[in-house]
Amino acid sequence: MGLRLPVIVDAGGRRAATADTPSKADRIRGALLTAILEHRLGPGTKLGEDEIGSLYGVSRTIVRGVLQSLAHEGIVDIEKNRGAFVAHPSVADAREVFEARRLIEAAVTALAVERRAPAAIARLRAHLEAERQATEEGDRAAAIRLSGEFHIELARIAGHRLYETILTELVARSSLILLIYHRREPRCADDHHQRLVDAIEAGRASEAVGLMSHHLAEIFEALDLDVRPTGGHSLAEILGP
Amino acid sequence: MGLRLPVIVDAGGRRAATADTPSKADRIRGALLTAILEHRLGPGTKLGEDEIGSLYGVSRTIVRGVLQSLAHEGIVDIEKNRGAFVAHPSVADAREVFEARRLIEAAVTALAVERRAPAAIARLRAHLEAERQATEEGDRAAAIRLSGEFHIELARIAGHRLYETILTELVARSSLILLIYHRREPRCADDHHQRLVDAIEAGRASEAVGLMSHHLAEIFEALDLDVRPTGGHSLAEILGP
DNA sequence: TGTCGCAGGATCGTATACGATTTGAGCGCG
DNA sequence: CGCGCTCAAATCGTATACGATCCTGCGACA
Repeated sequence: MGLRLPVIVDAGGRRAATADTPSKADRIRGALLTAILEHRLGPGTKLGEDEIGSLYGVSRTIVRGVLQSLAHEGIVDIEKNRGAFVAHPSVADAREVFEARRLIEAAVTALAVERRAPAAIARLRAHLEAERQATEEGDRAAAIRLSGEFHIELARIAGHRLYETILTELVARSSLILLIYHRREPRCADDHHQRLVDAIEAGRASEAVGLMSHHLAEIFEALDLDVRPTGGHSLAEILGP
Repeated sequence: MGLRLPVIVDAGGRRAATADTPSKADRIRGALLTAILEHRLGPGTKLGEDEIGSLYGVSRTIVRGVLQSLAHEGIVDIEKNRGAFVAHPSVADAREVFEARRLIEAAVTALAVERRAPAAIARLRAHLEAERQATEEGDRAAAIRLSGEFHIELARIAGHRLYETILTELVARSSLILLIYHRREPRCADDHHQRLVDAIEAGRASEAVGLMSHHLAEIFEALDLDVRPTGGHSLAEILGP
């Protein structure tokens, strides 16, 4: 069972402190990340070191580093002496992630209103357009990914590096959660983003914060958090610890 | 210039998912972490892979993993082809960390009030006693470390794994910040903790949240965030990017 | 005398090698 | 026929090796 990973990848390295050449590790990391977030690799999928290494023409050393990094973000689970697997967030994880997002993104939204600038608004509107297009084309995975990037862009506008870092992780986990526990499309999600940008642009802080909170709540409510057979992976995880 | 690291260390592995034997990496990780947080290793100190490796009798492979992990938490900075250094949080970092803590710990406090139980309160009071003792003995580093652990214990009581994880990182960074930007002791910090526990035990939620917020604000206010010569390390960092 | 260039050493990045652990299949026995 | 045991293949954990990069100190030249 080959992993079917993309060879052409987008650069996923957001931590380019010195703006160096995007290292090989960053490329592989980005490839794995998007592959997972676009659901080409389902939860529980084994991520063998040798397999990935030979796929990208690097040694296990590099792959191990990438997997450890992804594990730290909660996208991958590493079991000692067994290997790495695509994470399968539990229902409790889902609750916690969305609770944290509501808390942090409310603060981010308020900051974004304060620091809004025409250029920032323009970037948001461009994002909106990309999202609309993905939705129109029925590309669900891309829509989820773009929607996530919208939230990160907001954090960037807020000018809060720490929130941005935390949210980057939470959004990635959210994407995984959305793809696993998907029940129905949250209605008018793009409309939410739209109205949010409008409120931010107009400087209506409390309205914007309320919209964000409501937006996240609605996404969470649209999840199906009941019993999950989620066919075919780690039994121990299903039976609980 | 030897690193002067402790050989006897406390187990720092909080992520014992399978409760396995605390691996060698965890031991080294814990040793480095406490050494940094107790200021035996100052900001900017070079953490050579070979040096640490030979100190603990492991190969660079292990050390690299540990350093990468610490880097992900913002305790260590890794510069490509140059090595790892104890992080030197900027003033902006300090602001962001404490802003995030105020936000998250307010939520944690509210949760802790909800889920309080006699056993939990007892653990908090035991912590209080340990803190008082460290303060009495004038062991500043230990006092800071214990004070941080108090906050993490609170997150544990709140029963929110994600908040606990995030706070563990933020508290570690806070400790480093406190040790760097220390100006004066925040007055009655232990008294703050004391009153906080009282409010939690009595179930006075809004008072507890207010105390926590005030507590963190006061710690932050006690920092000296002016110009920093911080003698003797990376000039590039001082001159900014 | 001060600055520039150039080895030499130290340190990091990556690949590879080898022992340890897990897993799954085959086989014998109840 | 099912259950447990043994052993081999696969995979991971760790150490080591080698090439690449960076820092340092010394000497030549303006």
